[in-house]
Amino acid sequence: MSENAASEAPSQAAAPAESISITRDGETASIERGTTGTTLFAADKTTVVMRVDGELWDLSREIPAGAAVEAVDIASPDGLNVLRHSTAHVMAQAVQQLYPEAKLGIGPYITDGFYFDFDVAEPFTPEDLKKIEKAMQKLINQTQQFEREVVSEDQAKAAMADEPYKLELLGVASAAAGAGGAAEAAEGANIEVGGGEITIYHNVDRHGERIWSDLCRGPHLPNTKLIANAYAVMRSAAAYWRGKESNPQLQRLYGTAWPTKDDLKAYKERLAEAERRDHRRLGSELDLFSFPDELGSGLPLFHPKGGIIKREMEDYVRTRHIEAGFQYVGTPHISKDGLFHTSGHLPYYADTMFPPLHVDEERDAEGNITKQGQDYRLKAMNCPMHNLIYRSRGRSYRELPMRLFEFGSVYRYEKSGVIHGLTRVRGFAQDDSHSYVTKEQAPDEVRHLLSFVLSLLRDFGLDDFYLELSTRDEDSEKFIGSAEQWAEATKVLEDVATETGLELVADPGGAAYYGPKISVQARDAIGRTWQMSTVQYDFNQPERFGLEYQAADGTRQEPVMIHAAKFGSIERFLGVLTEHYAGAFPVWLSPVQVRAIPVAEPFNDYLTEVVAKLQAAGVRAELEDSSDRFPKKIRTASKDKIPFVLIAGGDDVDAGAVSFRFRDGSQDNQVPVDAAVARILAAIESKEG
RNA sequence: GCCGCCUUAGCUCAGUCGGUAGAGCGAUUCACUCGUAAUGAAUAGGUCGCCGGUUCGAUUCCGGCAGGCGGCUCCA
Repeated sequence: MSENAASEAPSQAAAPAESISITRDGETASIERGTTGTTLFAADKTTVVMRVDGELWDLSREIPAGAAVEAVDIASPDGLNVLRHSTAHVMAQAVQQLYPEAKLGIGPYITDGFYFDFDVAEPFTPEDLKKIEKAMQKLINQTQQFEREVVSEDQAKAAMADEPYKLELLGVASAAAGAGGAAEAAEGANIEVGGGEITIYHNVDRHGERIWSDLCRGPHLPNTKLIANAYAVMRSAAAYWRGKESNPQLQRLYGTAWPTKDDLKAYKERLAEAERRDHRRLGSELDLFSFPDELGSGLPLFHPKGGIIKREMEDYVRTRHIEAGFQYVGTPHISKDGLFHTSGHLPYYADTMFPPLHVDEERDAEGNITKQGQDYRLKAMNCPMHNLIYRSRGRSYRELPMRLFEFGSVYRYEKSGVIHGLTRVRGFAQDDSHSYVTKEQAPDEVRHLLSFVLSLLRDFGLDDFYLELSTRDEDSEKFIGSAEQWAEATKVLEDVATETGLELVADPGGAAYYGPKISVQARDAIGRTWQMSTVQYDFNQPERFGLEYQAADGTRQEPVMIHAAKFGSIERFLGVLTEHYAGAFPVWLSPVQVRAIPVAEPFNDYLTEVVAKLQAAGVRAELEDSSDRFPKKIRTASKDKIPFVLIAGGDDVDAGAVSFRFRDGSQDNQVPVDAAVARILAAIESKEG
């Protein structure tokens, strides 16, 4: 046997063979002491690591007596993570080979890939990425082994003497361990150092020489051959060291790796599909909206077609709210800034509100102020104004729950680098409501709101959800109110969220300053998740505004307010729907629902009558009477993603009928006109397809 | 806000190693056009994002700004 075999099982001494008992895939088995995973799973070429008593181990490690062992396949979630983590190591090795001065940051796996951070003098160029990818292939072709070494802290520090960031992580890890390992001291640090023992992984070439090493928790693939050539270096970007804005920026390389070339191809196709669905692209292709420079960053303009979709959404949402007991209100876009002090927003969010407009100041000829001006702010949230409506007169317990709702236009001064199409803008309409309730009514109201938002989302074709519960961070000063108040509010939300039976994910520290939050995350047609609705329990603003109601016993009590945004923002939701439907909106939302195409010009008049009939029934129908030839018109309608194309030629006219062509290319010919109209109306009414 | 890249016709993009520009689609016009994804021809359309600098000359090189893209940070 070669020296490689020895390095795979370094502790295998020349002791007499002794049998030990283990559990393999749930069944008891007997193996020789000293057996490694490499031997045990030798038959299965796609096993990359093993799970030993629930932990992932390198195959080269010896299996201890009594252990429960399972093979981890490269295509399983854990297996993919290991593959990607190991590919990250190979990439880092390639980078240091090409740029010896590059210092290593962290290099974890992420969804669908991995990244590795480097401190380099010059940012990577696209050419560099290609070079790195090539260099990786050479390393992979060497079939390098990943060799695990357990080291002491001092050994680790010595080995990483030239890697300042690794040394910092070692320092952080030992500090955290010293402090009882309480909080996660450094984001991503645990993938390098982990809890307990410190390990270094060496990449060993076929001559048994260690050619590259990195501080790493592992585990890793047995060798680089498993990376095959189903990997890619995708892009580079800057990232703050350990995720802190005050830290230096490192250059991050993103990559991906898959078990097979076909998987890599499928992944790239998925990215291409996401690009085709990009609402920014579809928005201009379908003439829905635009973002002219002259307007300002993050301020969308809705064109007539986008306007139709937006209005349909708003009309429907407004109707549903009124049916669900909400009262539609209206509030202005700006306010004296004192209001946002009262609400408590300004101290927290001044940075993300537009700067004040100073108005009403008067000066005399010498420039002395003769009348003090006032500061106004564009509103970034609607709740303070709804509070003023509540407070406009005395309220009785009989009025509660009082539900105020509006499409409130809000403006947020988002940092320039975060603005993104319709999903992150500076001006948008929130479908925002505030329910004022007694404390006792709060659980029912949250229940009401949650089922309401879920049913609304389903009406728009989203039906795959999970919930997130955002709570306060006890160590942060940001959250106001007593621990008891937070606990009570959080419990209400948590109980109701649990009742829905939906998956509930914790988001500690993610709450607003005034109270905890449930958010609804929706998965779209290609599996991406979007944060949509939020329901927030607020015991702070009622107090700050001095809100009260007179209870049955005559006493004055403070209500609780519950904030609820259904889509978050109409603009954003329109963006999400555009991507979800890839621009092929359901008929009820489609800007053009029917396009009538004559087989040739003589049938224009016949179709004009059909179109008039549809329009009279409220259908958005149009006649395609341009001078294009028939097949071109079909093609154009198809590219415009029109749900119903109605075609008429001689056969149809003779039968008093029209022929349908649907978005999927299928047809239904010679349908009598009245039946066709009824069919279209039914499709619109159903809100499907 | 930070880092990198980008900005040429309505859209997608060529191009000029510094001598003021081109294609396809779209638009317009004319002709053609009777059955399910591209009929043909012609025409119009650009201070090459904006402001400065270097230069005899800048769309091209340099700087600043604006906008966009990919990330990071942030996201009431």
